[in-house]
Amino acid sequence: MPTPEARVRDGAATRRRALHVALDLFTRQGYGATSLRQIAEELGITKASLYYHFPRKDAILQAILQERGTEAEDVLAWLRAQPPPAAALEPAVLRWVESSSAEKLRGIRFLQANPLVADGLAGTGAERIGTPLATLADELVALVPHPAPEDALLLRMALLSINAAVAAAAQSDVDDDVVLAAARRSARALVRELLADLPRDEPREPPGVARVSPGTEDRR
Amino acid sequence: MPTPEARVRDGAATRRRALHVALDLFTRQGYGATSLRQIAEELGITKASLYYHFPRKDAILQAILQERGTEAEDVLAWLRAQPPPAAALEPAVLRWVESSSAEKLRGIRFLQANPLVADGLAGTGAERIGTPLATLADELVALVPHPAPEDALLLRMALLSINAAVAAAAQSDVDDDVVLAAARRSARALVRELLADLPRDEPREPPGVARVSPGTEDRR
DNA sequence: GTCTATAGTGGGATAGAC
DNA sequence: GTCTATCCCACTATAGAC
Repeated sequence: MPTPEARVRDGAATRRRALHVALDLFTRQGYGATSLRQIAEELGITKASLYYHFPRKDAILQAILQERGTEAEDVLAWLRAQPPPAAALEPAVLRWVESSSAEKLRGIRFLQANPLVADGLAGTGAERIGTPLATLADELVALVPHPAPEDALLLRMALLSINAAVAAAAQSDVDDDVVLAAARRSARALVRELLADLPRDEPREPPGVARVSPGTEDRR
Repeated sequence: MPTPEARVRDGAATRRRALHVALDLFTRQGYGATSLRQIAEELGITKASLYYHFPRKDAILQAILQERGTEAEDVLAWLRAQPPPAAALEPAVLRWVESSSAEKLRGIRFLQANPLVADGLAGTGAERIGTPLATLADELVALVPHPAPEDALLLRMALLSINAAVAAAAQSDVDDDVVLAAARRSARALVRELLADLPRDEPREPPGVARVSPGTEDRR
């Protein structure tokens, strides 16, 4: 669409590059610790030029967040289309975990580096990640017979297996494939742990709990 | 020790209160986003007075970090005193997870809110948390027959179960007891998942090295 | 030990020329 | 679309009185 006499500098391209560079810096240094000057420098332009593309600093953040977050809704739709509820739990959780592409891992790493920035930004697409995931968690907990608060938490942990895997892999260069594989195994193991203690909830003593420190048993 | 004519204002107490308030604010808003003015205001003193107790802002951070981090060494010592290696894995991981008190949870929440601040601070006690844990992870991986990179990651995830539980419980007020219980169950489930796939890992093929991405084998 | 006052720096943001 | 120049503000940190 650019007219023949368009400048050598391509605005749209600069904008894209800016988003890429910014996400990178935000992930490595944190949002607050990254200045516009630094982003501009990396792009080879000036701070003021950056303002042509984004009216405010957090507009960059918004633009980054706005491009993701429909996966949870997809899994929700699938889940609601399933006839029998109980057996759907593990497939649903795995479906969510599987939906993590390499591109999504970048997003997860960013969110883990900026945990507070995420929920400080209401109405900007940030809750398009959090809220649907919470809804998904809620609907999945409903599939568990007698969900104790501890069970709900364990289920959330299963859903967040990718996040846990990314966190565990931080600062020890591991391939994304390995991270995803570990996340899958974790999700499966946690769902099964969740369902295992359900039928015969507490017969007498749990069959194989290593008693490490006496007196740290809780109620449940 | 204060002389009878000591001021009504108790310096040591102010310092303690400052550390408590600071940890709180750092956790809620992040280290960078918390100003000295804000901390001082909450204490009922001025910025300048705060400088009497701490020469620089990050001295507050150091003082906070310096009070923790021997648990991993304790578990290491216990581990090395165990005669038969293989069976010690699950007890060791649980021992580490069990060592989380309510006070430690505060620390974990802080670190999760400030993931980058932690590793940006070398020589200040920050690595007294990270390094021993890494060592513990390494020694534990050695107990696994044919540790693939994916297995090592899964083991780290087991050790970090408390962190994952805290993360999953964020912004949905859950009792610390419940968080700890979920962490324990997660740790157990992950260790068992780790050991389950081992005996009959892959009957032929390289003796048990999950070939996920060729060429990412590391040294050690 | 706490105060007031201020120096110095770096950040986000705007105006207007090219 | 990118530039130079500039404004304004909040923050860290210091000096010195009480």
